[in-house]
Amino acid sequence: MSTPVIQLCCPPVLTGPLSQDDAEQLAAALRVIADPARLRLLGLIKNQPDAEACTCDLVEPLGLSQPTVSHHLKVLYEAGFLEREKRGRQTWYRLAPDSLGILRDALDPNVHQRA
Amino acid sequence: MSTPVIQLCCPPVLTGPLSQDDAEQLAAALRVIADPARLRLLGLIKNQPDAEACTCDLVEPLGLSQPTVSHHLKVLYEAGFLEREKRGRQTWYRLAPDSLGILRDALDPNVHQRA
DNA sequence: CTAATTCATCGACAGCCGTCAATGTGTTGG
DNA sequence: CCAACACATTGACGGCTGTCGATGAATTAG
Repeated sequence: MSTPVIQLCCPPVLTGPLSQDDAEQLAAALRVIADPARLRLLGLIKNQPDAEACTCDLVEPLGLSQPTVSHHLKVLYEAGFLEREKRGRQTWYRLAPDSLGILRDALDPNVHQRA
Repeated sequence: MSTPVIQLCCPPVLTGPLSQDDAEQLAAALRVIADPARLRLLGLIKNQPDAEACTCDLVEPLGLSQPTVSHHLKVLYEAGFLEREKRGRQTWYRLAPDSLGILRDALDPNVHQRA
Protein backbone atom coordinates (compact mmCIF):
# COMPACT_ATOMS: atom_id res chain seq x y z
CA MET A 1 0.00 0.00 0.00
CA SER A 2 3.10 2.20 -0.03
CA THR A 3 3.65 4.87 -2.66
CA PRO A 4 7.03 4.23 -4.27
CA VAL A 5 8.00 7.67 -5.48
CA ILE A 6 11.06 6.20 -7.10
CA GLN A 7 9.77 3.88 -9.79
CA LEU A 8 9.99 4.84 -13.44
CA CYS A 9 9.16 8.29 -12.21
CA CYS A 10 11.86 10.47 -13.57
CA PRO A 11 12.15 11.87 -17.08
CA PRO A 12 15.34 13.86 -17.72
CA VAL A 13 15.06 17.47 -16.64
CA LEU A 14 16.76 19.18 -19.54
CA THR A 15 16.06 17.07 -22.62
CA GLY A 16 12.69 18.76 -22.99
CA PRO A 17 10.16 20.87 -21.09
CA LEU A 18 8.68 18.81 -18.27
CA SER A 19 4.94 18.29 -17.99
CA GLN A 20 3.28 19.32 -14.79
CA ASP A 21 2.83 15.70 -13.71
CA ASP A 22 6.40 14.69 -14.48
CA ALA A 23 7.71 17.73 -12.66
CA GLU A 24 5.62 16.98 -9.60
CA GLN A 25 6.75 13.36 -9.46
CA LEU A 26 10.41 14.23 -9.80
CA ALA A 27 10.07 17.04 -7.28
CA ALA A 28 8.43 14.66 -4.83
CA ALA A 29 11.32 12.22 -5.19
CA LEU A 30 13.87 14.98 -4.72
CA ARG A 31 12.06 16.37 -1.71
CA VAL A 32 12.52 13.03 0.05
CA ILE A 33 16.30 13.32 -0.02
CA ALA A 34 16.42 17.10 0.30
CA ASP A 35 16.80 16.76 4.05
CA PRO A 36 20.03 16.61 6.06
CA ALA A 37 18.86 13.83 8.38
CA ARG A 38 17.72 11.61 5.51
CA LEU A 39 20.91 12.17 3.52
CA ARG A 40 22.95 11.23 6.58
CA LEU A 41 20.83 8.14 7.11
CA LEU A 42 21.63 6.89 3.62
CA GLY A 43 25.35 7.36 4.19
CA LEU A 44 25.25 5.81 7.63
CA ILE A 45 23.39 2.70 6.54
CA LYS A 46 25.56 2.19 3.48
CA ASN A 47 28.76 2.34 5.53
CA GLN A 48 27.65 -0.03 8.25
CA PRO A 49 28.83 -3.66 8.52
CA ASP A 50 27.03 -5.58 5.76
CA ALA A 51 25.65 -2.23 4.59
CA GLU A 52 22.62 -2.56 6.82
CA ALA A 53 21.55 -1.05 10.11
CA CYS A 54 18.77 -1.31 12.65
CA THR A 55 17.06 1.79 14.01
CA CYS A 56 18.95 1.66 17.28
CA ASP A 57 22.28 1.97 15.45
CA LEU A 58 21.17 5.24 13.86
CA VAL A 59 19.63 7.23 16.69
CA GLU A 60 22.84 8.21 18.42
CA PRO A 61 24.93 9.08 15.31
CA LEU A 62 22.15 11.29 14.00
CA GLY A 63 21.60 13.12 17.26
CA LEU A 64 17.84 13.04 16.86
CA SER A 65 15.13 11.40 18.91
CA GLN A 66 14.11 7.83 18.18
CA PRO A 67 10.63 8.79 16.90
CA THR A 68 12.18 11.29 14.52
CA VAL A 69 14.65 8.73 13.18
CA SER A 70 11.82 6.25 12.77
CA HIS A 71 9.87 8.87 10.86
CA HIS A 72 12.71 9.58 8.44
CA LEU A 73 13.30 5.87 7.87
CA LYS A 74 9.64 5.45 7.04
CA VAL A 75 9.71 8.30 4.55
CA LEU A 76 12.79 6.86 2.85
CA TYR A 77 11.29 3.37 2.84
CA GLU A 78 7.93 4.39 1.43
CA ALA A 79 9.63 6.44 -1.25
CA GLY A 80 11.62 3.40 -2.34
CA PHE A 81 15.09 4.42 -1.18
CA LEU A 82 15.32 1.79 1.56
CA GLU A 83 14.44 -1.88 1.99
CA ARG A 84 13.13 -3.09 5.32
CA GLU A 85 13.31 -6.41 7.14
CA LYS A 86 12.15 -7.26 10.64
CA ARG A 87 14.38 -9.64 12.57
CA GLY A 88 13.28 -10.37 16.10
CA ARG A 89 12.46 -7.11 17.77
CA GLN A 90 14.61 -4.97 15.57
CA THR A 91 14.09 -3.64 12.07
CA TRP A 92 16.95 -3.68 9.60
CA TYR A 93 17.32 -1.27 6.71
CA ARG A 94 19.32 -1.56 3.50
CA LEU A 95 19.70 0.70 0.51
CA ALA A 96 17.34 -0.14 -2.32
CA PRO A 97 19.51 -0.88 -5.37
CA ASP A 98 19.66 1.90 -7.95
CA SER A 99 17.15 4.20 -6.28
CA LEU A 100 19.62 7.06 -6.16
CA GLY A 101 20.79 6.13 -9.64
CA ILE A 102 17.37 6.83 -11.09
CA LEU A 103 17.39 10.27 -9.57
CA ARG A 104 20.93 10.87 -10.70
CA ASP A 105 20.00 10.03 -14.27
CA ALA A 106 17.06 12.42 -14.12
CA LEU A 107 19.52 15.26 -13.53
CA ASP A 108 20.51 14.93 -17.17
CA PRO A 109 23.52 12.85 -18.16
CA ASN A 110 24.22 15.23 -21.05
CA VAL A 111 25.13 18.32 -19.13
CA HIS A 112 28.39 18.65 -21.03
CA GLN A 113 26.71 18.80 -24.43
CA ARG A 114 26.26 22.55 -24.52
CA ALA A 115 23.84 24.35 -26.81
CA MET B 1 26.37 39.03 -2.08
CA SER B 2 24.42 35.99 -3.22
CA THR B 3 24.87 32.61 -1.58
CA PRO B 4 25.79 30.11 -4.30
CA VAL B 5 24.56 26.86 -2.86
CA ILE B 6 26.05 25.02 -5.79
CA GLN B 7 29.79 25.56 -5.51
CA LEU B 8 32.05 22.77 -4.30
CA CYS B 9 29.24 21.99 -1.93
CA CYS B 10 28.49 18.39 -2.53
CA PRO B 11 30.40 15.41 -1.16
CA PRO B 12 29.13 12.04 -2.41
CA VAL B 13 26.24 10.72 -0.36
CA LEU B 14 27.20 7.08 -0.10
CA THR B 15 31.00 6.95 -0.08
CA GLY B 16 30.97 7.73 3.62
CA PRO B 17 28.79 9.04 6.44
CA LEU B 18 28.04 12.70 5.80
CA SER B 19 28.87 15.32 8.39
CA GLN B 20 26.08 17.52 9.61
CA ASP B 21 27.41 20.50 7.65
CA ASP B 22 27.89 18.57 4.42
CA ALA B 23 24.43 17.11 4.72
CA GLU B 24 22.86 20.50 5.28
CA GLN B 25 24.62 22.02 2.27
CA LEU B 26 23.66 19.22 -0.04
CA ALA B 27 20.11 19.22 1.28
CA ALA B 28 19.89 22.95 0.68
CA ALA B 29 20.99 22.49 -2.92
CA LEU B 30 18.52 19.67 -3.47
CA ARG B 31 15.71 21.65 -1.91
CA VAL B 32 16.15 24.32 -4.56
CA ILE B 33 15.28 21.92 -7.37
CA ALA B 34 12.82 19.84 -5.35
CA ASP B 35 9.97 21.96 -6.68
CA PRO B 36 7.81 21.34 -9.76
CA ALA B 37 7.83 24.94 -10.92
CA ARG B 38 11.61 25.26 -10.69
CA LEU B 39 12.22 21.95 -12.44
CA ARG B 40 9.94 23.05 -15.25
CA LEU B 41 11.73 26.38 -15.47
CA LEU B 42 15.05 24.65 -16.05
CA GLY B 43 13.59 22.55 -18.85
CA LEU B 44 11.77 25.47 -20.39
CA ILE B 45 14.80 27.74 -20.48
CA LYS B 46 17.10 25.03 -21.82
CA ASN B 47 14.74 24.27 -24.71
CA GLN B 48 14.19 27.85 -25.78
CA PRO B 49 15.85 29.43 -28.87
CA ASP B 50 19.50 30.00 -27.92
CA ALA B 51 18.73 28.16 -24.68
CA GLU B 52 17.79 31.40 -22.97
CA ALA B 53 14.52 33.02 -21.96
CA CYS B 54 13.21 36.22 -20.44
CA THR B 55 10.71 36.20 -17.62
CA CYS B 56 7.81 37.05 -19.90
CA ASP B 57 8.42 33.89 -21.95
CA LEU B 58 8.00 31.73 -18.86
CA VAL B 59 4.92 33.08 -17.11
CA GLU B 60 2.32 31.63 -19.44
CA PRO B 61 3.87 28.14 -19.93
CA LEU B 62 4.20 27.73 -16.19
CA GLY B 63 0.68 28.85 -15.44
CA LEU B 64 1.79 30.85 -12.40
CA SER B 65 1.67 34.53 -11.65
CA GLN B 66 4.51 36.78 -12.72
CA PRO B 67 5.67 37.50 -9.14
CA THR B 68 5.79 33.79 -8.43
CA VAL B 69 7.84 33.09 -11.55
CA SER B 70 10.16 35.94 -10.63
CA HIS B 71 10.54 34.45 -7.18
CA HIS B 72 11.49 31.03 -8.51
CA LEU B 73 13.96 32.50 -10.97
CA LYS B 74 15.60 34.40 -8.14
CA VAL B 75 15.91 31.27 -6.03
CA LEU B 76 17.47 29.35 -8.93
CA TYR B 77 19.80 32.24 -9.72
CA GLU B 78 21.01 32.78 -6.18
CA ALA B 79 21.59 29.07 -5.76
CA GLY B 80 23.79 29.06 -8.84
CA PHE B 81 21.59 27.13 -11.25
CA LEU B 82 20.90 30.10 -13.55
CA GLU B 83 22.86 32.97 -15.05
CA ARG B 84 21.18 36.35 -15.41
CA GLU B 85 21.63 39.21 -17.86
CA LYS B 86 19.58 42.40 -18.17
CA ARG B 87 18.97 43.60 -21.71
CA GLY B 88 16.82 46.69 -22.03
CA ARG B 89 13.81 46.22 -19.88
CA GLN B 90 13.85 42.47 -19.87
CA THR B 91 15.97 39.99 -17.95
CA TRP B 92 17.37 36.93 -19.70
CA TYR B 93 18.19 33.67 -17.99
CA ARG B 94 20.49 30.83 -19.05
CA LEU B 95 21.47 27.58 -17.40
CA ALA B 96 24.67 27.82 -15.40
CA PRO B 97 27.08 25.24 -16.87
CA ASP B 98 27.45 22.04 -14.84
CA SER B 99 25.33 23.14 -11.91
CA LEU B 100 23.07 20.11 -12.24
CA GLY B 101 26.12 17.97 -12.94
CA ILE B 102 27.56 18.72 -9.52
CA LEU B 103 24.37 17.59 -7.88
CA ARG B 104 24.19 14.54 -10.10
CA ASP B 105 27.70 13.51 -9.06
CA ALA B 106 26.77 13.93 -5.41
CA LEU B 107 24.18 11.20 -5.84
CA ASP B 108 27.04 8.71 -6.00
CA PRO B 109 28.43 7.58 -9.35
CA ASN B 110 29.17 4.14 -7.88
CA VAL B 111 25.66 2.96 -7.25
CA HIS B 112 26.29 -0.22 -9.20
CA GLN B 113 29.23 -1.31 -7.07
CA ARG B 114 27.27 -3.24 -4.48
CA ALA B 115 28.61 -4.22 -1.06
C1' DC C 1 3.07 -14.59 32.96
C1' DT C 2 5.79 -10.49 33.64
C1' DA C 3 9.18 -7.14 32.66
C1' DA C 4 12.22 -5.18 29.53
C1' DT C 5 13.51 -4.01 24.91
C1' DT C 6 12.87 -2.24 20.20
C1' DC C 7 10.40 0.15 17.17
C1' DA C 8 6.24 2.50 15.26
C1' DT C 9 2.39 5.66 15.79
C1' DC C 10 -0.09 9.67 17.56
C1' DG C 11 -0.90 14.43 18.61
C1' DA C 12 0.86 18.87 18.89
C1' DC C 13 3.70 22.68 17.90
C1' DA C 14 6.81 25.81 15.32
C1' DG C 15 9.06 27.15 11.34
C1' DC C 16 9.54 27.17 6.47
C1' DC C 17 7.84 28.06 1.83
C1' DG C 18 4.93 28.49 -2.43
C1' DT C 19 1.51 31.53 -3.88
C1' DC C 20 -0.79 35.82 -5.00
C1' DA C 21 -2.36 40.96 -5.15
C1' DA C 22 -0.50 45.27 -4.64
C1' DT C 23 3.19 48.18 -5.20
C1' DG C 24 7.83 49.82 -6.47
C1' DT C 25 11.82 50.46 -9.88
C1' DG C 26 13.84 51.03 -14.12
C1' DT C 27 13.45 51.30 -19.25
C1' DT C 28 11.42 52.35 -23.75
C1' DG C 29 8.39 54.98 -26.91
C1' DG C 30 5.99 59.11 -28.41
C1' DC D 1 7.93 64.64 -19.77
C1' DC D 2 4.41 61.05 -19.64
C1' DA D 3 2.45 56.63 -20.45
C1' DA D 4 3.30 51.88 -21.10
C1' DC D 5 5.99 47.95 -20.38
C1' DA D 6 9.03 44.32 -17.96
C1' DC D 7 10.43 42.83 -13.91
C1' DA D 8 11.44 42.80 -8.86
C1' DT D 9 9.95 43.46 -4.14
C1' DT D 10 6.76 43.53 -0.28
C1' DG D 11 3.37 41.75 2.85
C1' DA D 12 0.19 38.37 3.92
C1' DC D 13 -1.90 33.91 4.02
C1' DG D 14 -2.28 28.76 4.04
C1' DG D 15 -0.32 24.38 3.86
C1' DC D 16 3.33 21.33 4.52
C1' DT D 17 6.79 19.10 7.45
C1' DG D 18 10.56 18.25 10.85
C1' DT D 19 10.71 17.69 15.63
C1' DC D 20 9.52 15.93 20.13
C1' DG D 21 7.09 13.62 24.31
C1' DA D 22 3.87 10.26 25.26
C1' DT D 23 1.91 6.11 24.16
C1' DG D 24 1.04 1.71 21.74
C1' DA D 25 2.46 -2.85 19.65
C1' DA D 26 5.38 -6.71 19.14
C1' DT D 27 9.17 -9.57 20.60
C1' DT D 28 12.45 -11.60 23.83
C1' DA D 29 14.35 -12.87 28.47
C1' DG D 30 13.77 -14.74 32.95
